[in-house]
Amino acid sequence: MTDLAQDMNKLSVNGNGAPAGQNGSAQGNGADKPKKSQYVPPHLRNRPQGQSRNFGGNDFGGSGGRNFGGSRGGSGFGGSGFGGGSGFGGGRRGGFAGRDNKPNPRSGQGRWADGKHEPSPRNERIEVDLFGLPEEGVQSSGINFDNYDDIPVEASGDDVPDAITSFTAPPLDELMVENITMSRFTKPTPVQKYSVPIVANGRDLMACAQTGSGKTGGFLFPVLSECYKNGPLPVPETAGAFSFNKVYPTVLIMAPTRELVSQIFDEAKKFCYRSWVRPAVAYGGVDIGQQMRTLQRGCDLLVAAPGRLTDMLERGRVSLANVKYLILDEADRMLDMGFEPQIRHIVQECDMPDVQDRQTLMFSATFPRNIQMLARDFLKEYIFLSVGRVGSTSANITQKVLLVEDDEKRSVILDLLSAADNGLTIVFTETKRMADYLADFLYDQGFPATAIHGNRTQYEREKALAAFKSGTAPILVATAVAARGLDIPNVQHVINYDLPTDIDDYVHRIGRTGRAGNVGIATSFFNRNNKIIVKDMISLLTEANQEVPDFLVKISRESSYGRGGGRGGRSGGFGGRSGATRDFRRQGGGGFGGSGGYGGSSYGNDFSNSRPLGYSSNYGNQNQSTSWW
DNA sequence: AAAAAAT
Repeated sequence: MTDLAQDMNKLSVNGNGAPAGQNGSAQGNGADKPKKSQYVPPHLRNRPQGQSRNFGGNDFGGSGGRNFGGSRGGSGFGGSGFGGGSGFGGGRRGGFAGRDNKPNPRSGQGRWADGKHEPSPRNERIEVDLFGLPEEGVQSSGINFDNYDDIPVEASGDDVPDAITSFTAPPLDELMVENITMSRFTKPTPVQKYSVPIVANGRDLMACAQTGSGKTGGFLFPVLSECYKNGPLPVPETAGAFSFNKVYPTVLIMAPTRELVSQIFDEAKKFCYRSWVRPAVAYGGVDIGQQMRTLQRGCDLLVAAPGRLTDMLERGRVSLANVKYLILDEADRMLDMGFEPQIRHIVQECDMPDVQDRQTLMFSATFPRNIQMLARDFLKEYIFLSVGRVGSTSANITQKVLLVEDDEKRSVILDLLSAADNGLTIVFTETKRMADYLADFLYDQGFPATAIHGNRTQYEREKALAAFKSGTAPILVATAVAARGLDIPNVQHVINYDLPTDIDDYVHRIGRTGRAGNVGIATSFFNRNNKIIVKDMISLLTEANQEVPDFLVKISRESSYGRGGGRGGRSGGFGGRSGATRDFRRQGGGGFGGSGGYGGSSYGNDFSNSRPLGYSSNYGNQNQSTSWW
């Protein structure tokens, strides 16, 4: 509230004080709302003529001679927030593409004009920025493709389209294939093999897949590809004359953490290269005014954290009326974090097109009941895709578990760090306080460590991550904020200084290493305080062909949580350990999987194989997370 | 119990 007021205040003050010459565009607009007519977009204020990006005062005036509201529906949209009625090409965003009415090679931004896609020419400097130097030849994604052929995939639903086996046009758009090639992705991962034809056929998708399975490409490739073929929607007529500071993304991607959002945005930038699609990002912790101004320079694909997006929707700066593709990444995590009301609000109560009038893709590591409900409400006749786990079963992570009492942890970690060669190491703690403490402690002991957790400012978080990635601080002490989704190549060692209480978190954490075909080590400090996951640890280590230390077995026998048979009932699934990842729709009334291991009871609904069901006592082995707190 | 996310 106050922030909004401040922002408005700032705008009007600056607007009044702006030099008249930069103001022309808005004048013609101001008949009924004089205050707004004096508004000058902040990025045009005090900008000397001819300064960077050839966006001097004249450009905007040129495009703005016409009214903003009227001509949008027609030819005007032109891949931008404003029409091309003035012959300005891409309008405001296209403004960067130059005044000669052609995509400017310097911007790397193409446009959509006269119903056709006009990719910009290539630009070597931008390509180095986006894709790295060709000779580096490094997989930016950290995916080892050869490992992927072994990963089981299961697709179900009506009329599942045939999987693709290579990146070709068609079904992909040619520009997309070029961008994929430049990113040095050579062949599709299992998720991508299915997601490409699924999206191309206009279908919805529910995918159970982890980060590291190539799922970011799994939605970016086909969705952007379709955008390149079909172009933008015209801004709705109902938009109103003063919505010129509103953006109308075609693609909306939501993810749970700021870092993940930012990471997806970085990927999106690569694959939007040369196209009409302008990627944009929205997340908290940074100045919202600045972020909204950036949005206005182009926002066809918006990657957003739910909180900041809600904020912008409330301020009327983002409209979802043109969303053709909605993507929810790490949906289970978002729900765990309590985002469900916000997500439902965004999807169901704002101006987003109805389920039938958009395509929706949901990605989730697990498929518990709340996600099933979300899928039921957000998706239409979807294809269900279950992709086996990459990290845990992958032989390239060596998992070690040490018996370390709490007061020995500091000394043991010093030993570990001294012994290891100096690859990147992530150390996980359970609390933010411990993360800070440990980072300081290690630093004092001569180990260049930094910390990342939710109490640090966004700036500090980004700096810490950058210092870690660059090797300036090769030890990163992290809380759960970094456990999932973050894609950091070349992490050699993950240390669970504190083990998590949830085995899924463990799997995610160790999945930070062993990527890109490298071997990784995961070392975990275990003591009796971690009894809670001892059984899951044992089955996971066994399944991954890792050594199971005797003390684990011993301690597991000590504990009796009434969890008799372990988790055997989970047998059938892909990545089954971590909760259901099966298409529950295929099963008859009694649910599925239940026959195998849950003691033969029947369940009265279709959601029996999901996790947070609130089972009472006798199903405790399935739902440990609710029983003892 | 902790963490994350809008402020």
